[in-house]
Amino acid sequence: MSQPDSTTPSLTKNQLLVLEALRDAGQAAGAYQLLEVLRDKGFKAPLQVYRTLNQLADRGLVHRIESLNAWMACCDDHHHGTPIFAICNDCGNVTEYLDHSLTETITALPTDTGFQPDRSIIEIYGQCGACVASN
Amino acid sequence: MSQPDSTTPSLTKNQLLVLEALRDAGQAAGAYQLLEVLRDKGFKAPLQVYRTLNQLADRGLVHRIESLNAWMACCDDHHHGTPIFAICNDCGNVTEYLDHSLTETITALPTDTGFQPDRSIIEIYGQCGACVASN
DNA sequence: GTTCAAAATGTTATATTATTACATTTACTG
DNA sequence: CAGTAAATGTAATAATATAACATTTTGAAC
Repeated sequence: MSQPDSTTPSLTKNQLLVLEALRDAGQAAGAYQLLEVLRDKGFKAPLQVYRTLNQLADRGLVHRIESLNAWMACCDDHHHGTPIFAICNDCGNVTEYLDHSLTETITALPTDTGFQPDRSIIEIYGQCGACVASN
Repeated sequence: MSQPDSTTPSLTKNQLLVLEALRDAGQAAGAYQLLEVLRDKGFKAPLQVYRTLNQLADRGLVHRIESLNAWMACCDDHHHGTPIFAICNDCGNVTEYLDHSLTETITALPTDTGFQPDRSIIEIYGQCGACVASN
């Protein structure tokens, strides 16, 4: 089987399984949560999930949400730039945003001291539109 | 003993101990790391540290750094606004910034969907000035 | 296609971080 | 000083993540 394109080698079996499980979840999911789902597919240990999630994250296909200890499938197929997450306090729904210029502004902040930024984490908590409406 | 001012009740013994330990650390520190230091002062269990850190964080005297699972004493005595952390990949040094207008811009991002933000997490990784210089 | 190296995988054990549950004490309010 | 809320003590355990090591698969070079 050939590669999808010249820059992106195809995904391995485990990578496909984890990515599919995460997409099926439709939301942020924890590693152990994914492990439970993937036991049917032969997964047996946490490390199998963690390893694969890290591989997928390196490719930009999934993101780790630091404040939730959870992972989410990328909103499109692999973008560049820092994802920004809006997380609902009530229903837990997570929405991914991209805003290149905003990210630049943020990473510029510490450069006065010679700091050279390479990645950043932006997570916003609040109440999502649906939960605001239903309260 | 009376209160320091009308809005801020004085800190309890445990709160003072934890805050002092964290300030002495001079950097971000994990809860178990603080527990080790505080054993001399009579602390015996993780929960004593976690509880106290959360109390201090509620008052804005310490901040939790989500991506490090660590805590840091606030850069001044209790400010309003979202702290922004610059974290060095090499030496682990963490610097706190405040930028009210930037925070406003960030939290405005998801409001198009009716999302009502209440707090946000901004953590920037990179190489600090000192580590850039010494490499 | 054989060889080699890198990447991915399997598996066990263990480390690290955080919370539940419940009893007790201290501090504040009326 | 009685009542209540907050803080504390302590033990047990839950939840998250990684180390270590053996094996297999993959892809590139010859």
